Amino acid sequence: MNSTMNTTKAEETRSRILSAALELFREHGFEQTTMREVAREAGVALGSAYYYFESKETIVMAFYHQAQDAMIALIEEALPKQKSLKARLRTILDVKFQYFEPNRKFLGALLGHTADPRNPLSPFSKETRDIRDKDAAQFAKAVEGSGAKVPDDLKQHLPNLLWMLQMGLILFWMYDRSPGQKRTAVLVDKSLDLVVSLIKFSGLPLMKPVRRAVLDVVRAVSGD
Amino acid sequence: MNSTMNTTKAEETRSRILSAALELFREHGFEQTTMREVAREAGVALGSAYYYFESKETIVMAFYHQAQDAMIALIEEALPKQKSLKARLRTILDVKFQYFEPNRKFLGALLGHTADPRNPLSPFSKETRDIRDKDAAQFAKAVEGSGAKVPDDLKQHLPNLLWMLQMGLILFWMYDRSPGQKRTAVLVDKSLDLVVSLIKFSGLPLMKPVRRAVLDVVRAVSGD
DNA sequence: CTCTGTAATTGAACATGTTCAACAGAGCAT
DNA sequence: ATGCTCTGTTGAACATGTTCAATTACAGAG
Repeated sequence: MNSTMNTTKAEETRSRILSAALELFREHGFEQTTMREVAREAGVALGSAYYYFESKETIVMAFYHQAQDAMIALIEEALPKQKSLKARLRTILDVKFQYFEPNRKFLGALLGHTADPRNPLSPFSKETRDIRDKDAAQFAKAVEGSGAKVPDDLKQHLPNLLWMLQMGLILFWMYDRSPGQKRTAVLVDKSLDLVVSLIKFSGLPLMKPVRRAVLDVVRAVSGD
Repeated sequence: MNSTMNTTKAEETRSRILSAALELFREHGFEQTTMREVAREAGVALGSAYYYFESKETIVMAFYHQAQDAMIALIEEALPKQKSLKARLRTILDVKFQYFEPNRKFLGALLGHTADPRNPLSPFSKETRDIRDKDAAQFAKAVEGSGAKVPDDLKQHLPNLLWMLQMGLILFWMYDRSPGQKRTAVLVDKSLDLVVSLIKFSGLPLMKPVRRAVLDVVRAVSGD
């Protein structure tokens, strides 16, 4: 055990497989990349890849965890610089889009299964619950630190609603073929305007019945 | 060519393969069913299944077309009996849930790929555009025939918005594990209340800025 | 140093969606 | 009848995610 070597041989092998896989995923996409290629590129036998990663999807999962840690750090650094709710929310989204940009091609593999909560890669699966919760917490923080006045009953659900909006926007971005994903940029801007507008109006007394109807739906979705 | 036989031999073979596949899909689900089983059950060789259907997914597509024709007929029959917007919308949803009920198990295959518009089975793919448009038309009809007063600018987008809501509800129903899908029933009810409520309030002069913000988002999504 | 058990590693084997070259049969022209 | 073409049919072969029994490497016990 060399004291300068803080990674065991096994960890080094695992990391080599992960790197090879992510590089191939980025280059050729998830579906196009075969586990045999990954193994070959990593300089190991096919079986070794499966010794370290339960499945091809598990590798994507490892990337996702890695990515979230990195993005949370970036967000925590950038968030305090912004004061308004809109700017703070945009900060979070900007970090994500920027981080995901080089991975667009293979991130589709993750997002393609979005709708099936049984698929481990789905943002709604139990396997991704941890990621989901940490993500929503970022939005809670973004709202906290802004001057926005949010009605109490709404406040409880707002982070999850914003997380949902984020998923929609990322999905849109993913398949946005316009140059530089210009359409996504427009949509993000309009969406944030809408969010701010809705929050502002949600406090109006006249809006009571609508607020109630919205919250009824939210509660029905999240299970009473 | 016997005149009493309005199906050629080929059509009969194709139909036998489709029936066998759908039965197996219903019984064991989409993923669990192998093309070899389908071929065996239909009494043909593996290759024949691929002669008639480009892929396993194509078979699901055939089912979807069949299903839509049947459901449109059911809706056209039931719709005139209802007057209020809520009741008319619920009629459409009820028909769908009832029709899909025996197919819950394998419909997941369709819905699991919902989010990927490149997947032919996605409700957002170009392959399903026809189905999507016909579906939205049903919602347009449901709104038309009700007494609901819809602002002009909103009216244009309402069918698509309702179609979207429907997709969300079907998705929820799909993975709703509560007995008798009770949670979905509650969600449908609350959602329809919300829709009616939103339409009512959308006409208020005070709501002008919100309406504008919503429509901006809708336009950004559908591409200006 | 030798032995022994655990961790790593290997590649053959398997399951299954898909492809394809070959073959069969039916209708039709010569 | 013979040959030709088009449709339909076949099953072997292929690609690839995954499994697994066998093998090797190695760290620690004696």
